[in-house]
Amino acid sequence: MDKVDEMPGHHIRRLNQIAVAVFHVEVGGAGSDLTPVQFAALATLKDNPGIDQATLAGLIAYDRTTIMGVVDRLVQKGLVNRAVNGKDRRARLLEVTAEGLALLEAIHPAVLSAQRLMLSGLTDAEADTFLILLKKATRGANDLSRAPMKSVPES
Amino acid sequence: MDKVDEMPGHHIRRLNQIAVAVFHVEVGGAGSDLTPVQFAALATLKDNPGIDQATLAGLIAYDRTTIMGVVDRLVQKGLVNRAVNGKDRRARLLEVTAEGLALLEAIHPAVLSAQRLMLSGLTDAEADTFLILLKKATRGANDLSRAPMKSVPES
DNA sequence: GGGTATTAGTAAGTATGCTGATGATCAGTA
DNA sequence: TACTGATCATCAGCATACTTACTAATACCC
Repeated sequence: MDKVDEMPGHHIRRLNQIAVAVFHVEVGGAGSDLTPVQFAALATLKDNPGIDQATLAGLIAYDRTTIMGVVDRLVQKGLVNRAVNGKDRRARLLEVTAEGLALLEAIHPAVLSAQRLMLSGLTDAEADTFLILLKKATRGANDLSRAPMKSVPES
Repeated sequence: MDKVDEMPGHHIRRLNQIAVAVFHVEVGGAGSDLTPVQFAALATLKDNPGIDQATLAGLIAYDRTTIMGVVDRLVQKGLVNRAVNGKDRRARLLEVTAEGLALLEAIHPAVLSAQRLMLSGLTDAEADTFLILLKKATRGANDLSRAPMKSVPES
């Protein structure tokens, strides 16, 4: 494993690079400049309306400081509303706007097509196996990153 | 595949995030602040002395503009020498310094340990399968990224 | 030989992601 | 109630990565 070409880390970075590029091409072709990160935040917010930034960060395993800029841009694009929580004035509650929902709908086919394209080097069966191992690896090493995945706290 | 949690792209990003974090912990523990990208560039340069920045970028599939900052920092740390090519005055030829070689030697165990740790959620057999599929996927989708992998041109 | 296309390096601008620090707020406790 | 600790958002700073655009130098082609 002395060569960089034999190291898992190198190919993981490479595939992520490809995934991001494919996402931009597909979603860009659908007329949107939404980034993969912005999409993940928006889609997760749609399924979990009214959570705060820290909870959102935990759900998709982003660093708390990273999510700030992402949400900033989503708010600026009019896709997300951000309001101070009356019950806990530290927190900001997030909600997808009507435009945000419409955009998610509009780019949905492009997002799915990107997921297929980024693994186009594999057969369907291989892609299935790959995804299973990928999810197991991330679950197993979850606590090794600064921003581990966290569920929504039941309140 | 409607949920973000079912999308390959999301988990690829996640695993890359974990891989980078693990690399920093392991290599940092060995007393170095070398980043994964800087390591890949340095190690590739060691195996291909005297190439220019564009060739280096092609070998590890970096964007031409990204490699610039990386090489800048390696030069600043005294790990790499950069000199104008007499035969082609556009190009800058790169070479690992003695300190660079010593550093690569010193952090070698930490780098290997990081590669194992980032896949610690998988069994050895699963990790083997995963790496095979990973390499096949990146090879198959190579041309879909802006910075595809390129071999050293024979001169 | 001269015009054109290509290539290497660089710069500016934007978007992740991280570390470390700070201020405001809340929760629990003595 | 006052103190302590934890939590949320934010900021500054650094390192990837990308796009677009520019300059300098080379290669190609008529």
